[in-house]
Amino acid sequence: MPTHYRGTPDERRALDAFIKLMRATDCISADLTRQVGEAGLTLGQFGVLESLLHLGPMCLGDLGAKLLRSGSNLTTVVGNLEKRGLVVRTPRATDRRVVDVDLTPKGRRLITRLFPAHARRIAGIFSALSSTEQRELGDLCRTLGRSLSTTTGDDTK
Amino acid sequence: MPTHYRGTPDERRALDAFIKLMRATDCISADLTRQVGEAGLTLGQFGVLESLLHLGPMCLGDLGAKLLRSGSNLTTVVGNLEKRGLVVRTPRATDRRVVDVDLTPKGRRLITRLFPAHARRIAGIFSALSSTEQRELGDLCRTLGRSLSTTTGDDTK
DNA sequence: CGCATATGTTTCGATATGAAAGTAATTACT
DNA sequence: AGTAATTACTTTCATATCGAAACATATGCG
Repeated sequence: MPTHYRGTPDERRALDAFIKLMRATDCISADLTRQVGEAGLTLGQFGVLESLLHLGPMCLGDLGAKLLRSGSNLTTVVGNLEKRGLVVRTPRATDRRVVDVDLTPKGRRLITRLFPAHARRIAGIFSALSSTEQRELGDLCRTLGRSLSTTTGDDTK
Repeated sequence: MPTHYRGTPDERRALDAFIKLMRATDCISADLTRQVGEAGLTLGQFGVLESLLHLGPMCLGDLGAKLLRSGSNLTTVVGNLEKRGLVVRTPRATDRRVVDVDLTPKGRRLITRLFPAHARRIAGIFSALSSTEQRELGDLCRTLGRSLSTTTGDDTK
């Protein structure tokens, strides 16, 4: 029973959808957190490594925009990855305010090894939906997200 | 451009839906975090107060099951709410391991005042979708979540 | 050049989160 | 009854997360 709130029908419907959305996301996050946790990574760390693998070296600001995380957060996460020798920070020569982050060979090996299982896992989770339903879900979420994306720096095609 | 990964079509489709789902959720969470933040609450704190308002006093374990949060988390969140005089802990007489949590009058006033705006906000966000689409989204998310819910203690009617 | 402003990162403080270990109370088993 | 197993919560520890403020570097403009 998603909600006990007596509001307008619009509110009740939206709250119902909202709660289901959040629950699904929580469940999926928990599942993936568990999976990447087996490799000693958090989801945030995994996200950084994956971005670097698929998009190439990036400064902290760009990573934050890509992952929708604050700069201070990225400092922490990248710091922890750096401590473990999975990424390196390199001050940019042409603008010394900027710090570029790149995978080390060790980091590249790790994320290259882990990502396929991650993709399979997500495919497995979403196999509860037909391919049409998956696309519908994506479309609905895109519409929802777009109605909110403010300063996201949404360079989506 | 959601993903640059070259996997099977199944994987690519699932990853695409996954990223959109996560982005939408992140955007909504950020928006609601901002809103409840104006009242000096985090989303987690708000969730606890809301559960207590709509479902009545509850022990920490039940709160955790309801909110899908770990016990250690609830200890922290309830502790912070208690410090601010919004909830009270009461060891249960019949089983002294259990600690019941309830709203104080102050906490009840606060959440009663805040919740309507919260509901309106969510309705506003979801108004980007038609009522049919909202129900579709809810259904798709429910299906997704159910395929994962493991130990959730899903007592949904 | 020199200062004001803009930009990128880090630091700091607070809260959140989960795992694992610890404590206390209850229940189960012999 | 007495010990073992279980249950409920708390504590500890590491990481994550954000926002605000501090810092450093760049850039613009007089």
